This record gives sequence, structure tokens and C-alpha cells, in this order.
Amino acid sequence: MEDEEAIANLIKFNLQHAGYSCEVANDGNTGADLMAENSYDLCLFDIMLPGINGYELLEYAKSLHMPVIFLTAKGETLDKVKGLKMGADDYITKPFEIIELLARVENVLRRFNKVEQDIRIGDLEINVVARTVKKGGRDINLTIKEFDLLLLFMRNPDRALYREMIYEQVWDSPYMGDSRTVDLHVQRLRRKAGLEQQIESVYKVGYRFRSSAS
Amino acid sequence: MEDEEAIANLIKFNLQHAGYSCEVANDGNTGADLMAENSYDLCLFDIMLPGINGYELLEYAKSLHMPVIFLTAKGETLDKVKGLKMGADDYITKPFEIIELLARVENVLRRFNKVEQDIRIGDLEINVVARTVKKGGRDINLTIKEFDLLLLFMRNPDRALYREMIYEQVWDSPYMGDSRTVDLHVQRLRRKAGLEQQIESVYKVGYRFRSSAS
DNA sequence: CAGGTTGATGACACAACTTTGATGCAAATG
DNA sequence: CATTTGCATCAAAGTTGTGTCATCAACCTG
Repeated sequence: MEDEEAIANLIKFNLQHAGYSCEVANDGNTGADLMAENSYDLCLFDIMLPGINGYELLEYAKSLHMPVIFLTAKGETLDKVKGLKMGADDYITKPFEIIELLARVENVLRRFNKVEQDIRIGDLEINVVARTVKKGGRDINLTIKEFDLLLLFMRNPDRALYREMIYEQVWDSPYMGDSRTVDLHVQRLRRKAGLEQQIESVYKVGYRFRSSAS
Repeated sequence: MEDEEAIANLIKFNLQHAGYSCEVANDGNTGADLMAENSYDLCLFDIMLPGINGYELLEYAKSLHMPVIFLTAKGETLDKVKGLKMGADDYITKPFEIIELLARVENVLRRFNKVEQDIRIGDLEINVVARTVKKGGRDINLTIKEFDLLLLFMRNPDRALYREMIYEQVWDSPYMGDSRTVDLHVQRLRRKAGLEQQIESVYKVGYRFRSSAS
């Protein structure tokens, strides 16, 4: 949640590329609504915000037990002190480098045990930061799309995932009706990773990743 | 050790997040006690201090061979001169930016050889202070950029590093879309250091340094 | 309930496109 | 002046989505 929309989108872009999923609110009220409806692993606030101000949001987030990083303009020492006193878990001074943002995000997530470096399901292991996949110890080389797709499946095992949802998550753009794209990639993923059994198709819905043999 | 408690905590917070461990004393006596009981890599003093004043603390710290950075209000030139004459290793003028503080802390620590010196991964060894690289005992001569790049890789083994991030970190300026610069340097590094296997390219993402053979 | 109909998914080849590797060269650096 | 650095260019390799046809699942109908 950011006053400058462009910066917010830049942040979103980078967080997504680092493997996080992420939503943006452009004012405090929307932000509060999102927090009420979702359970986030981490919130990023700009202190200077239209509508509800950053401090109030911070308090709200803390009441929901969500870790918070806030953004502050250069030099505003008082803001930093106030924010930290109110329970923020870190802050970032604008302008910042992407790498710093990612490092701090990761740091806070680690402190709160919300890091998923690896996910393992059966003999399948996916490493989010290294972007590697192993099956039974053997490396499997996936393309970006295949990797993102597998990550989505492994984060949502034993759930029927709608094509629409898959497309929007992996391609990060709205699903335009018919397209064989998702199917094709599922197919390639199945073959490359030997998941013909584990990734089941759900007729007229999409696909389901089974965590154990059926 | 700081007169303003809030600022002291801010400093503590930032030092801890930069990976240092750190304790705060809110007056000179407590400070002296802490020094007597512990062996610190570095002390930060405010010159204006309740109880024992900053100069006395400085003298004490020097007698214990601890490096010292002191904090001084803006414009107090005499303080600075006096502090430096008494053996302080650096000073910072309030108000200051955290990043400046961190830079100076790191600088002083480096001068006193209290920073990470080597990183070894497999038969590859990089010495941060000497800026030398050895592979299997043999010296390898790298240019500045190549060295910084390798350092980045060795500090982040088994991680997919995005081009953007690499560029920002090594060139210390924002990444402007397409540019083959990173690729070119990776290429040269691979060749010079024989890292064709260890530095993998991650298509559409960047590069990954593997700590062990796959 | 058999058999046909319809729409959805699997398989695969292909072509457009993007990304990376390699190399020579010119500009910057010191 | 020697070295380092980055750009331009081309070649090579990897990727992605479309199109086509085969196959399959559900549903309808008699």
C-alpha cells in the first residue's frame, strides 16, 4: 500500500518475481479492507497515505498479528522511531534498492517463520529461492512458466484449481476464455517431472495436484 | 550509548538487522560497566552524556583496545577534533542517515580486521579484505567488477539471482531494461575462474551459483 | 442401456519470438 | 599506454503459444 502507484507496482513486480504473491491497495481504506478479508504473511505500508494513515493501519495489522514493514521518506527519523515503537518489524527508507527491499522482506518473514525455502511433497522437492526442482534427488530443469505452475500446485495440494485461477496466478493477467495454454503447460510439466499420476485433470474445472497416490 | 533513548534504540535496531549483535547503555557508568564485562568489536559514544562523559569513556575504551566511533551534534568542530585526537576512529554528526552509520561502522570494523575475511565454497576461496581469489590453491586475477560479481555469488550460493538485482548490487545503480553487461561479465568470470559449471544461467531470470556439483 | 453427440483434454509438430553466448571493437579509466 | 569496461552484432539455444488431430468424458436420446 503506497501513495505513489508506480512505486507500488514496481514493488509488486519485484515481489512476484521473487516468488511471493502480492496485492496492492492505493489508499488506507482499501488496505484495511484487504487485511480484513485476507490473512497476509506480511504487510508493507507507506506512512504517508491518503485516507486512513499509516500508523492506524500499522496498529490494525498488529492487532491481526501480521508482521509489518513500513516505508518512510529519507531523513524522517521521528517517523522511524514512532513506527518501530508501535510495533513495526522493520522499515525501509525511500528511495531504496530492490535488493534491500527483498532482503528485509525475507528477513522479517524468517523471523516470523513464514519462509518457505523448500516445499516437499513425496519425493518431489521445490526450492523457491534457488528456483530448482528435484524429484527423488535428481534435478529437473523447468522453464519459468513450468516452475511457477508447479509452485502453484505444490502450494495448493489436493485442491481443484480452476484454469482461470491458474492462468491469473502464473501469467499474472486476466484469463480470456478459451486458450489451450494452461493445458499445454500442465502437459509439459507432467512429462518433464513425471507427474502424469499426481497432476489430475478435473473435467471442466482445471487440475488437481495430489499429495499422495490415489 | 546515547542520550536520547529512542535514537539509541533505532541504532540498535539497525545494527542488529545488519547482522551485528549490540547492547545499549543509557548513561556513562552503565557503559563503562558493560565495557569492563564484555569484549566489544566496536563502541559508539555520544559525547554529551549523563554520568561519566564521553571523553572519559573514549579513553577507557582505547585502554581496552576497542575501536570507537563517537556521535557529535552538528557543527561542534571542537568536539570532533578533541575526540579524534584522543584516539577515536571515526565520528558521525547528528542528525545522520542510518546508511551512513552502517557504512562507517563497517569501515572501522574493516580497518580493525573484524569483518568477514574469507568465504570458501568448494575449492574456491575469496578473500574480501585482500580482494584475492584462489581456486584449488592457484591465484586468479580478477578485475573489480568480476570480483564484486563473484563476491555477490559467493555470498548468495544456491540462489537464483535476478539480473536486475545483480546489476543493482554490483554496479550500484538502477537496472535500465535490456543490457548485456551482466551477461558479459558473468561470461568473463566463468572463463577466468573456470566456473562454467558452477555458475548456471537461469533462463529469463539471471544466474545461479551452485555450492556443490549437481 | 447402447450408441451417438458434443465439448473438453491430450499429444505433438512447428514457427515466431526471446534470451543467452561469443566476439570484435571503441570508449573510458587510471 | 595497458587494462578494463560496455556496446554492437551475430549465432546458437531455449521458450512459448497456436493449430491440428486424436482421444476421452459426460450427456442426451431413443
